[in-house]
Amino acid sequence: MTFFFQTIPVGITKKPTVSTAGPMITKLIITKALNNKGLSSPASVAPVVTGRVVTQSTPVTPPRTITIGETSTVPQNTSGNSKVAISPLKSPSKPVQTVGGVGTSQFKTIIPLGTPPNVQQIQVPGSRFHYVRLVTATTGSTTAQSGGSTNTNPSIQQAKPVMMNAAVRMSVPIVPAQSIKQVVPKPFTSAAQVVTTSQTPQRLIMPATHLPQIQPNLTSLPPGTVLAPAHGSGNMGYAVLPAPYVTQIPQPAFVTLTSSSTFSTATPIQTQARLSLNGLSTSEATSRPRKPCNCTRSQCLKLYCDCFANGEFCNNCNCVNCFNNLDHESERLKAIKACLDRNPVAFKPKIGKGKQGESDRRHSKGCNCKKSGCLKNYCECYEAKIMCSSICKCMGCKNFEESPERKTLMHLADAAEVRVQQQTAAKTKLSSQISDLLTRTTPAVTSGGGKLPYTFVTKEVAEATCDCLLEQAEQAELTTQPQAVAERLILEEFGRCLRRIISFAGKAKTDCPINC
DNA sequence: GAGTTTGAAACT
DNA sequence: CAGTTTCAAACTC
Repeated sequence: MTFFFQTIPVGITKKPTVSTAGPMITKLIITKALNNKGLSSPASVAPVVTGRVVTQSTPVTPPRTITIGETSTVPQNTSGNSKVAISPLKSPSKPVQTVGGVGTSQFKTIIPLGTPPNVQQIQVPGSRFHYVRLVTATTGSTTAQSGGSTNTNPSIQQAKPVMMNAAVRMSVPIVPAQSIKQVVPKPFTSAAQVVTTSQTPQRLIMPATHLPQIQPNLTSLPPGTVLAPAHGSGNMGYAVLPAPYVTQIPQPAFVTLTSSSTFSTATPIQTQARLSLNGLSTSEATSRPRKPCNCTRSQCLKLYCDCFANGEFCNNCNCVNCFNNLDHESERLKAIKACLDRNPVAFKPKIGKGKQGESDRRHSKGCNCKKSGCLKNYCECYEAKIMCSSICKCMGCKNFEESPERKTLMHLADAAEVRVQQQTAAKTKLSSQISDLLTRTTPAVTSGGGKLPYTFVTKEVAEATCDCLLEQAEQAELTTQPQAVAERLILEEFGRCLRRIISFAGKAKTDCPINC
């Protein structure tokens, strides 16, 4: 199994030497039982790039750094101390890794590792994606191996599980290219600094090197694309994480991997990344950052499907007969190819940077709305919270800077947002006050006989309740409700407050079964 | 929740 | 490339 991770510092960094307008993307490829099926076409060995490997004692503690140099040593067994080393990139003993379907020198092996987990960087000139490959433990269930692989890379094929055991997790921090460059550039010497901890979790910070050339086929490669899988290679393809998700990852963020294909993550974004990695969620309870799709007829293999269009595998969706998963890899590949045939930039983000003098963000194609006035979410511009631009072909557009309708909508949206925040704050405050009383007034409660709820109506609770009522009154005023309606809303809110107080009082009674 | 509207994607 | 159909999300009731 090969996984790609990527980091995309969209909007964070501009690289003047990059010929493509897109941001730098770093991807991590994790490969089980590496063979050459996915890497069949010729390519050149890339020049050495520096890297950094980080270990950590827990997934959430700040990373400790291992500096990888060209002559780093590679411990054969890291299970005890979690040492990680990356072998010299120019190592003559390392065979060239290539990627099928791409021309010579389009993919370059940067960091072939002699011992597991093999970590390799693959540069895709011109691509915004920056690939790093991790070769995980060979398993007996790997179809590529059992099927008599034609692997010509014995040194990598011999990879043994070291980090990817059940107790070991490897987290890959996803860091903006620029951030990495700030850390990495110092010259790496032969004295690779290896920092170990008593625990095994390890993290890799992948160097994000500049990709100066353009390779059109790969720049249009959709996130989630499986790169050049060989026939019958089973799960040996490359799953590429969708860029949009990684861009949302707060820094630093980590994608945690385990050999058992169970992934523990710390953020919803990471959850999505994890799901995209193997398509096999082990935690249904985890939240997903994107709405689940509801496709019924497209098999989630057309751009109608948001998941597919965003380069993601469907997971926890409500779709019917979904083919957008690793179980239907070949169909998915065909669908991706079909989409790219129709539109080579079909998987590129629709919202990009506009021309000079225009808004920073604009729809790459422009919308084509006719009836919505571009003020409903039907409109892709409006949905993206950007104004329509000169390339839009919409009719009756009201989604422009000076549009009064747009201003009204925005004002209402802002007001609604403020109201929600205020209400939330008021309710939180009320709950907090009541909860506080639960602990402070227990003796009084226990001695108060049947007057329990009244014990809770302290000055603080009364003030919090008034806050709620005032908020309700303001809301009614903002929405220009008639007085009768406003009164009713306020009374209803008062009722809700009372119920909460009584509820907490009842809870206190329950929690205090001896005297209450 | 069912039905309608909408506009992008797909198709011809 | 334009017109039509399909599709799924947004929206309304």
